[in-house]
Amino acid sequence: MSNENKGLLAAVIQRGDVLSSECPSREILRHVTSQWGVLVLIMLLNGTHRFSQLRRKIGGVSEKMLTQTLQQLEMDGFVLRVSYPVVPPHTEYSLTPLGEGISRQVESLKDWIEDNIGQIMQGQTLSKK
Amino acid sequence: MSNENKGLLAAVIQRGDVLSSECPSREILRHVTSQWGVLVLIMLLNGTHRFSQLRRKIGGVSEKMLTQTLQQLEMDGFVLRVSYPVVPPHTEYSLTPLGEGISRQVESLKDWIEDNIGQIMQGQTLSKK
DNA sequence: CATCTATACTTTCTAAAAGTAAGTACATAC
DNA sequence: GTATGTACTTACTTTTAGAAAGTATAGATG
Repeated sequence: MSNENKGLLAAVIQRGDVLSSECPSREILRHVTSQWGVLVLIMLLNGTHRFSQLRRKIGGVSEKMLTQTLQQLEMDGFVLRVSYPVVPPHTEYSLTPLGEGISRQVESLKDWIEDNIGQIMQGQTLSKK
Repeated sequence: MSNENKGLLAAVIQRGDVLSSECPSREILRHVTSQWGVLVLIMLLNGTHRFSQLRRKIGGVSEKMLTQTLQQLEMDGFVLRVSYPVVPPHTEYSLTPLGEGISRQVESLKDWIEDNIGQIMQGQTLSKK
């Protein structure tokens, strides 16, 4: 789809349907539920962060993946990036109003898992083959 | 970690922390937010489904990925699999009580996206390089 | 004065995961 | 007897993720 048509489509679509592989909502869902996307959104609910702060707080994320995830979320309009042209570089990331909305949904999923992790682990099949 | 220790750990853990890469809740989060895991959980909220029903309703999923996703969710204790030994094969998938709980969280994230997809698309950066 | 650290990335290379297509073992319908 | 439907598995290819090193520059440390 061309970008012009994408813009027109945005104004016309009333509601998404993630079960349809062509619906743009499917792609958004994939971005926000991506391994690192979820954690970035949750972290940014605690306020503005610099790149290296996010990297330190999100255990196990590589610089490449953090960059890629932030760029994706910025393009989707969920994250705001403000860069100060100084040396050493200084860049700040925060949530847009839309980003705050979606992050609250992600947070409540996260909270449910953290609250129930004990019960979940007791029900897990303890085998890997 | 051995499976014995995993069992012991499950009884002891009070609350998870997804920001820690060693916490088991991180793995659970990855499973339920996986590309097809999200959609399977949402579909099963509408009731028991057979394998091929899920495959037809979830646009774009391959048989291999659906199998893999269902096995994962079954091992995590979110999905119940009942297989009837007939020809042609007949297998039914449904949510466990725990699976219903997590699926409701996932559903509310999905609903938020579907409700706001118009606004999201208007805010998206229309460029890919 | 040379080395080290810190910043926010990008690039290259390898490993893991996902996607595609075909195979399996029947039974029923045409 | 050919095609279709069921619930998978297996082999192969492509895409994505991860690990490690490179970049440019300033300030601190020895």
